Amino acid sequence: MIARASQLFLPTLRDAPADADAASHQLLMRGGFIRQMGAGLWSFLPLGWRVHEKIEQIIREEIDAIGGQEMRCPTLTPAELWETTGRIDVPILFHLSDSGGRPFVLSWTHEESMTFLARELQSYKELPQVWYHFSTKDRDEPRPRGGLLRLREFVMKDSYTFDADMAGLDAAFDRHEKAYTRIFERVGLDAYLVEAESGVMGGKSSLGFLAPTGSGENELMRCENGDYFADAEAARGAPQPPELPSPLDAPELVDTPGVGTIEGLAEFLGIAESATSKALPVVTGDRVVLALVRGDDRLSPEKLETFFEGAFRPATDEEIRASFGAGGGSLGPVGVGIEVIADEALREGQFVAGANEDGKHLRGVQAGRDYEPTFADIRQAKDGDACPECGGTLRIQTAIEVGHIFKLGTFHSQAFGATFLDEDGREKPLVMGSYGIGLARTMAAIVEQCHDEHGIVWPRSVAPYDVHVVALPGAGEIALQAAEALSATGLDVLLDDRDQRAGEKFADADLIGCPVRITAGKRSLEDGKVDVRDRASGDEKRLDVAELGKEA
RNA sequence: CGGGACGUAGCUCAGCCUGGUUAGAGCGCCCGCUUUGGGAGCGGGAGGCCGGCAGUUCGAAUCUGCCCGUCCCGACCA
Repeated sequence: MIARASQLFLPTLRDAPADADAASHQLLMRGGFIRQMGAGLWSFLPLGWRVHEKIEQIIREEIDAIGGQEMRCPTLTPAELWETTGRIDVPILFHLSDSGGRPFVLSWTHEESMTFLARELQSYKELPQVWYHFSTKDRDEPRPRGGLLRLREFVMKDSYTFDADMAGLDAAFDRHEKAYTRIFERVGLDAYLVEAESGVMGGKSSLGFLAPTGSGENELMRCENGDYFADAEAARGAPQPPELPSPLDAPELVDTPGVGTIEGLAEFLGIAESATSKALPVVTGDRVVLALVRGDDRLSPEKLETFFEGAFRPATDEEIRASFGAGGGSLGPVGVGIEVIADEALREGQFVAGANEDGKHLRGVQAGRDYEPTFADIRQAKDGDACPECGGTLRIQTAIEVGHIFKLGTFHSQAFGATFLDEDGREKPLVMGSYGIGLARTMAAIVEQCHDEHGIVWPRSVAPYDVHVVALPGAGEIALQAAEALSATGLDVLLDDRDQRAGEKFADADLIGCPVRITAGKRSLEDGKVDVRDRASGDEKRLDVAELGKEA
């Protein structure tokens, strides 16, 4: 197939729009792949859609390979569907109504639709089932951003598995994990499987695939030795050892007038921040609890939520006064009548803590001797922490979450009464999993990872065209011959037959990023050949048109 | 939803502080000439509800208020 640039809608830009920040946003705009319609709403232009479809086809092949059955559910759904699971109240839902005033919802995911259909499964003999579709998701995101990084409307491949028991779910989950790994390999993406938070999806277990990039909303924690990967929010890193002063036999009260921060406290006492402890009073349910982390650490809200198995909020000033008899800057664990959750980093050693008396702190406070906490890992892992696997150094990197897989269990099937009769004749709820990949996001992640100062460097598997043939003045005929020879071998060819100068055509070719560029011009014409250049390496060689077929 | 910034030609921006006839530049676009292997040159031309509404004023792109939109940073997620 040959596409002529002179007739393509391919509006390349010399400058990136001023509000484009992420590399993928800039390059996809400049290369004429996408255009914006509104916040988080983007059109895919012909080249952009070709890439999107190539990604889609790779996903399709891999999900088919694990037994997936492609189907299609609507995006527009009756509101009752969401009342069944109670997810009608999810804030990112777009609500609308038809002309008769009946309430509808734009689907932001399809557990409800798929489970609704799964009510037709009746017997264990029909299990397992793997259903998937590519469908439009609409989400009233509080903050779309970064071009394709976070959209309000996007196409997702989402699959749903239905099994008779947990063992079946485990197997389905495992197959998806492997399929996803192959998908990201095939599209040329460097992505890592990490433990993730399941968020509003609920469910028992969830893993995310993080692709390290220059721009993104997630952070990948990885060991320099390559044996540990995690979402930074959930990462288990061992902190650097604290710098502690000599221990005391008993806590010692010190005046710390006007000191309200850890930084100020460490400076006032002439000690390291790691020798202090930070007390964070929170409220979960109806009880006030004191969370305690080392002074140089930050509390991980996600980990604390996991510990509580529920949400929490910071205590108000009134609640703090009532529970501690002191203000926010001088709180500590000694002698308080409430539960103390201390981070593991505080298990050994003595730390400075608030004295629960305004303007006073205690030196030499030791867990187990001066207070009895419940220990838990509630600190945020930091760059430079020690790897929990090998003790190596952990590094944090910006990343994009391109895929997410969940073990849902029976939450949705119970809500919908989606049950089956098992071998033992008993009615049981289907055991479900769900698995999603955002196509546009994957595309953005690829660009983030595959570009240089001149433009995009598409992996072969997803490039809009396999070869970009540049016809320079006087060489139109040989360029066309080259394009036809390549096309005959089954390659997709972009033929730049526009009436433009060489420099502009080369700049566009670099920007668009097809893997191979072929130039026909006066220079090559002298010996009846064309120049073949590799986009990634820049290597160039002169070949006869007749040789092109073989090279391909 | 909290914080910050921005909105003038297709794109990048100037003008606004200190209000004053016809609102500018570069790039892009159209026509002509010249040029032709890394975004050329010359000449001519088209293109603007200065985000919207209201107010102040003899007079508003410029000052004030409200609204809308977009981007960035935080609480959320493929």
